[in-house]
Amino acid sequence: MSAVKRAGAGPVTLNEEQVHLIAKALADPRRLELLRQIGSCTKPAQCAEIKDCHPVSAATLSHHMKELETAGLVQVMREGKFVSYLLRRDVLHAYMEQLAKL
Amino acid sequence: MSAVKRAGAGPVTLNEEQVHLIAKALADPRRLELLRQIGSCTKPAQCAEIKDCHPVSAATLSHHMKELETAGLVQVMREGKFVSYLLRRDVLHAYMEQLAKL
DNA sequence: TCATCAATTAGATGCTTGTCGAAATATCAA
DNA sequence: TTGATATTTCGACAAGCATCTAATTGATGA
Repeated sequence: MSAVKRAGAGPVTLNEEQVHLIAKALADPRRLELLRQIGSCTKPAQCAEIKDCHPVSAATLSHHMKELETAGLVQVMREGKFVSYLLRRDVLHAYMEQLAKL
Repeated sequence: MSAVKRAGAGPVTLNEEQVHLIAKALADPRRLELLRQIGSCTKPAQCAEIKDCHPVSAATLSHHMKELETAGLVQVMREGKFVSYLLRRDVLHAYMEQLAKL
């Protein structure tokens, strides 16, 4: 599950731990690429589709997606045996606001 | 030295490597704290002064400051045996713009 | 010059993490 | 039910990193 409350439930506020999780998630180049790909779709990005674009094993991809989900940066949508992801721009913007406070 | 061109030389543009260095620099809680402290001063923050606020050895502090400098997030000012730091908000904002593109 | 103080570097240690293959789980279709 | 496919979990390994102490460099003042 995500460290941030669900989407569509008002303005997002991040505590220290969430800020840390997000910063860590963004610090890996592969995950940043994954976020870019997910963010480039208006539709949810399908897992298998994502997998085809990145030279990593399914296990590694699953690990990264879990990190992104835990950080709250993606919303996970499960349909049967398929999984899709949606970028949570509200969380991303909440993180940017934290940086802007510096 | 910094991975980003010097301050005051026009708008900052970040390449992939710089984005990665900044993200990594922000991913450590101690460094985020350091940035907060440095950013809270309008005057350059003195190294010894910073050191008094954080329970780490001088060696560890030096290591972190080097990471921040390499990422381009702080400008280093040396005067004799003393060192001071200044937050580079232009670089920070350039990073936020990268995130906003997602 | 010499002693002192600020900061950096070197080297070591333990923890975290990105990665994989293999095994497990879950869903769907025949 | 059986087999195939999608995703996750497990266990292991190597690389990276935060931290320390000790040694070093560099500047200042007596």
